[in-house]
Amino acid sequence: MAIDTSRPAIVAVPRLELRESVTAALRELIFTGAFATGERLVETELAERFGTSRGPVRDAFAELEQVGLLTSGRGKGTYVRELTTIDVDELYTLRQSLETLAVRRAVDRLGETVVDELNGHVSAMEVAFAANDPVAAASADMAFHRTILEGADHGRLLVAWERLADQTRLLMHALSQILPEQRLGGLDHGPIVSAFETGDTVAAEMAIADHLDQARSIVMQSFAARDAASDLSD
Amino acid sequence: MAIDTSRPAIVAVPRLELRESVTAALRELIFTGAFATGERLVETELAERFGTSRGPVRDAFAELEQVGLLTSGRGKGTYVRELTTIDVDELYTLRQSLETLAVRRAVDRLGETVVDELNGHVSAMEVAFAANDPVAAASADMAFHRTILEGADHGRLLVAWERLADQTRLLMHALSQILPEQRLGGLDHGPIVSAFETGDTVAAEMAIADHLDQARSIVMQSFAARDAASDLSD
DNA sequence: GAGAATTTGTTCGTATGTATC
DNA sequence: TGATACATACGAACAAATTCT
Repeated sequence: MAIDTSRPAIVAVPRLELRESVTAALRELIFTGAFATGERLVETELAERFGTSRGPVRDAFAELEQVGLLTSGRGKGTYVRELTTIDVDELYTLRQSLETLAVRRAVDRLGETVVDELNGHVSAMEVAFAANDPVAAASADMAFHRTILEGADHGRLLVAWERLADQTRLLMHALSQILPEQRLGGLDHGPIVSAFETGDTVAAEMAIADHLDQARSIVMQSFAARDAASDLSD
Repeated sequence: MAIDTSRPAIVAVPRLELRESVTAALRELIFTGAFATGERLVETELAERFGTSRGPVRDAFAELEQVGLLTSGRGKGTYVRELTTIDVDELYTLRQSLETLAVRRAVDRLGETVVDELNGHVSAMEVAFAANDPVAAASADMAFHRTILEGADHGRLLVAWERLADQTRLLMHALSQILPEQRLGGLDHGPIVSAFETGDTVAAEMAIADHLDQARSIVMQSFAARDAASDLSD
């Protein structure tokens, strides 16, 4: 047992690679709106800001571009993605497809503890909406859906969904600036939870599909209104 | 003697980033089985092989890991992914979900020219199977499905599918070594094309779902048999 | 449209951590 | 286990390309 007990704490913590912590930091900055949509991100700037070289920043750019949070052209820089009504339609129709599959697989597998967890996220969502905290509301909302996705026990499904979840977070922030009154708060997660409680697979599939259709409709309307307004101002 | 993938139009296209051409070359080498599944890939080796520095190779590793063709651990190197029966199940169930959505959107949009294109891919597939050319058969098969996906006019759906398509190519190569007689040749694409011809959306959805279910069943059986055999030999 | 400034793409050196004998 | 070999993550400088003046 005479092994280097001088600094056990450091060894205990799993070493986080710089590229990952930079990626996580950037992701969070995007979600919280520290960067405006369409804003250009410069490697050297962020490298200095994070106290690293350009390498890890470059890696983070590449990953976040894959995820769909950033866009870049040939040597033309990297920008925070701007979402259009087409993007909104794609996001929600694809999420509908993925989450329907997730529900189908998850209903049988999940027990009461998960229903409690789902209810917890719903409560957190209501609190956040009441407090007019869109970031917290979005977090709770995504946590609700993530719980279902993780219950599906399907690695590739989860990975595919996580990319859309990240883009949804970006979307939510854009939306919070368009739609202050949070009409999304009116969306009901109840039927989904109920179907999970009774173990009714078909009802659960229909509930999640319906839920995402309503969300799509609301968000599409908001974006269409924004685009119409910006067209006028141009 | 292990060199020379530098056959393609060498300097003909100057406007391709090194990272992209390295990624494409690596992808092709994996599909054609130049690397065995589970084989370790070393940055310095491939950099020398491609005549570049380690940077672009590193970038290519990162992208192909995202795609699911490579795996890597923390400082443990990068390896060609090994597929299990669980991976096969995930691949085909998720493809079923995505391609069903694609069909739903594509049927209305696509005209006669696309039906001709689909028939062309089916013919190419039959020729390849008759010639016992699994690589060409896999190419034609994926081209068939890609045609449908592109017809869906849904960028994110296409991107998500392409990742699975790449992994399916990897799977096909592994399968060609397990199952020489190509039982997959028995799979029929006819009902899918027919439904497209008549414009029957529901029939098309059922046809593609059924098709992928059959493929999944065949491939799962093959992998289960392989695993059982390797368990005995251990 | 030419040239300067800035930013990205690429290369290579070095240190840290892993695997192996 | 201890020491060695080695691959990778990071840093820094060079080169090419784009944008702005």
